[in-house]
Amino acid sequence: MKPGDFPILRGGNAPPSGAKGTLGEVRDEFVAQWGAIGSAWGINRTMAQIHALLLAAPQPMSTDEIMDDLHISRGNANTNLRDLVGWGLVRSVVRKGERREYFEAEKDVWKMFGIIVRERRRREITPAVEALHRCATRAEGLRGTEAEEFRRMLASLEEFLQLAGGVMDKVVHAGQGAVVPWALRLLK
Amino acid sequence: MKPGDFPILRGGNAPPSGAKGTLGEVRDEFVAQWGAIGSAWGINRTMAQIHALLLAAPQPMSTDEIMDDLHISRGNANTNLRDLVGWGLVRSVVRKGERREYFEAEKDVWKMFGIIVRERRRREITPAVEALHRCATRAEGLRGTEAEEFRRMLASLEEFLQLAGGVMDKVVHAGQGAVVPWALRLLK
DNA sequence: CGAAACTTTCAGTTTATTCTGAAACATCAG
DNA sequence: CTGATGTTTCAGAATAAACTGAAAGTTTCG
Repeated sequence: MKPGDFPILRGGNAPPSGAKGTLGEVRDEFVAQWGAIGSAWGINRTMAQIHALLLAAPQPMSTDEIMDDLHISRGNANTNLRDLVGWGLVRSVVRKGERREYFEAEKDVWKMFGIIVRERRRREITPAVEALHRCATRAEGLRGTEAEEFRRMLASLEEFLQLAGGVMDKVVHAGQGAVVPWALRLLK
Repeated sequence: MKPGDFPILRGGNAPPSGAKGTLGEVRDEFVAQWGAIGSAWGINRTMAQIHALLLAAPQPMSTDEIMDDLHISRGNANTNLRDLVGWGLVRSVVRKGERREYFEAEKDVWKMFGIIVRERRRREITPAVEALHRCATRAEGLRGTEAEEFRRMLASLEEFLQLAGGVMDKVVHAGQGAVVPWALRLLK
């Protein structure tokens, strides 16, 4: 992002960052920041902004409210909402007597990061381990010092990723109660 | 990637994936796969391919060798090599009596992932914690149930990220010897 | 059925990222 | 200094990712 460009904010530019603000202003700030953070995490900015908006919203919001708040098109809002629902970070809720869909974010932080960790495991670790394993299989019969060294490298990459994947699984399945004490112990 | 395009491979297309291959072929396969994996990790493909090439290479390689192997331009090779050196994943070495620079990858897997974890911490966790903290500060004085709920959410996001960052630090600094036993204990 | 309310899709556009290739720059040997 | 060798930079081209807006699709209700 070039200097001079700013994330979209409802109602104009950000106030000086030390200042206090109204609840609405701080929410907007949060939405903008979370959008930027999302980019760094490899999540597209709009998706992260919608997520932030719903995290900060006191009640579920409709597609149109989200469109208005973020100044995005219907198609964009729809696609990203579907993706968020697909990930499990957002649920759709129906109010009785209304046809319109409303959306609310999963607000339990632990569950939320659990979902993100699971997704990352699925996208980053699993395919890597599989690819390495295929290479290792194909390298099995090769002779010579060089080949052995190469195989050793493949094996240690795979081993590391297996370990990392295992830890991620555990974090996802064990939940807050089990992992926090472990983490604190590690940090002590 | 459109159908019909394939990741660049020295000497032609990939053989059927179950087959064994010569050392050269398997190395090429590894380079192509690691490039794809890099994309999933948010690293650009060329950078990941160069890294893989150097990981798999028995000796340091020059810029020209890398260009030829991957069919990429000098500018591209140079930029990505600089970035890899900047991260610490690759070192440049000079052979005595030669002016040309050669490059070799850090081959200790533990160090390598340590570098990646540190970088991710720096890019993904630190700015997020800072942004959340700024929001929390600005929300400090706000009254009302809604505001309290919002503050609680900010606080729990921040707390979680602090914890994650701490674990990442520990993993980076403690090294293999200290972390593996902990990880295994967690998994048991 | 038919119109209203709402959602989904997608071709075309915009924006962001990555790559090329050639020129500028640096260093060394003679 | 001068030519040879090697490295860096960067404007413009190519590619990839995200977004728009309008049309098509779906559901509900009178």
